[in-house]
Amino acid sequence: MIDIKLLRDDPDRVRASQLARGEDPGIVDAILAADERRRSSLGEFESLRAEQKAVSKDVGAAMGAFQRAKKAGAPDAEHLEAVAHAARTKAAHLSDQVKALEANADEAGAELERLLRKVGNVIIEGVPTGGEDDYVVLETIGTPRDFAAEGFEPLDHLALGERLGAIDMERGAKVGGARFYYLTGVGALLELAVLNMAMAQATAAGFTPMITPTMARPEIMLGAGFIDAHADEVYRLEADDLYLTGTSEVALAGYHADEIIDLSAGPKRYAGWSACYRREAGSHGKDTRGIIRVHQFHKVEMFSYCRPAEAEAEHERLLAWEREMLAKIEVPYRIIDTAAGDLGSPAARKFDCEAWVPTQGKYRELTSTSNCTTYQARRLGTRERDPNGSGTRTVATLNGTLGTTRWLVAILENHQQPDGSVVVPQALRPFLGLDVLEPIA
RNA sequence: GGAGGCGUCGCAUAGUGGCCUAGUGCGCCCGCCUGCUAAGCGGGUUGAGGAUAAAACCUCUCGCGGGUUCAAAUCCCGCCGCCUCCGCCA
Repeated sequence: MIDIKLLRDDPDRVRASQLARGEDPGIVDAILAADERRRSSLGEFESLRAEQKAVSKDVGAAMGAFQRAKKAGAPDAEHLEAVAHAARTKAAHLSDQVKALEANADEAGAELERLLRKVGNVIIEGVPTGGEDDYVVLETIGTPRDFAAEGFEPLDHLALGERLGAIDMERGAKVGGARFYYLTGVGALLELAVLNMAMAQATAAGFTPMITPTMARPEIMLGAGFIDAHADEVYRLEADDLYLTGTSEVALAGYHADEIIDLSAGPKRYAGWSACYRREAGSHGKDTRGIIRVHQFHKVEMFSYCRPAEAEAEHERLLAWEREMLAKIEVPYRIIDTAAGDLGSPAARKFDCEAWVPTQGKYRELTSTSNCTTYQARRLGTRERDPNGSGTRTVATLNGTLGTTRWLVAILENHQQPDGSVVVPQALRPFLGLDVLEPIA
């Protein structure tokens, strides 16, 4: 959720952000009007409520005086009872009015909230305008191998995986249906090696390693921003009113929900290891071969809580850690700055690292790092003591990928040899215990 | 799945319908006093929202959400969380 104060103080900035995202800028005025209504109805309710409280207190005092007089057999007991009764009648009358005004104010508040939720995070200056195809390539690292010059046709990751005894899609489908798979033998070991390397790097960089819940309650899911926009993407467990999370970002964002955290020593950084579940509802027919797009995979995710002023610098740091990981698997990749219309609603800016996939002749996403500024934390109630004064203020949250099952695709394809073997990148060898993966059939 | 217990300010506790504006102790912060420290004394110390130039001020907040009542920490209903025991279980 965006900051209503920003919207009041600088509505043009929010309008511009909406336009860049290809969304309705008119909602800004609707929100300002709803805000006005909420504040005036709240004022009406609160002042009458104050009066009601005062009168009600008089009732208490009058009742007390009457009871004492009655006990003592005082002659004015009857009179006191009448006084108490009159006060009670007045309070009862006020009570009805207060209830109506409160309902009014609640409704105005709910309407404001409903409108506010529809607005995506205000984008950071410099984010490209437009949709999915309007990204800007910031940098291209490494050069794709020339397989023609090497004299052989590269196999795709599934063909390689099957020869290596690393991937079994058929049995995956037998058990879980389409987009399920088994990682077997060196495949299973390779995934563990990638994820362990990611955890080791993160831990060395000062992240707290975490293994997180993969189910979350609706309010956490909503707070992290995964219900409004991604509702179709998410598995929901009807019987228990829980969601299967598509990333440990959900659990790491929820970790400090409704807390006041201490950032005086710098950002709090967590590296979450988890299974991830995605319905892939909107992608029928896309990437149906192999493990590029699957319903379940594993991921190591960086998550950072920092001060808002530091968020952009922290975003650069997360990107640098992603680059460090990508360098370790020695594949060509590029970095793109995602266009505004392709950002999730919590993100104010997003950088993806895309690895070269030789058999597709394309770069495919391996990592994604988003700066959510205060958008996620505001919904989740994660604040810090305001260092410049009294009270609290909302913190910024950021996330970024360090390794996933999909990385196997890039590793297998880019490091394959004419005989169907795959050379293991140097940095990965200590985690895998093998220098070369050899075909078994 | 069944039975029971519990949830109050950072922590510990008091409070079972109206002098509760939630008391007390500890911790923490500010000040006083004091060779230093400790003790002592005085004050402050949940969070959210509204109002304001800023305040004073007002509303809400006793796990969460409803309800009863003129009035709810207190009574009723639902939910969440934690604990104990029984049952079941890869």
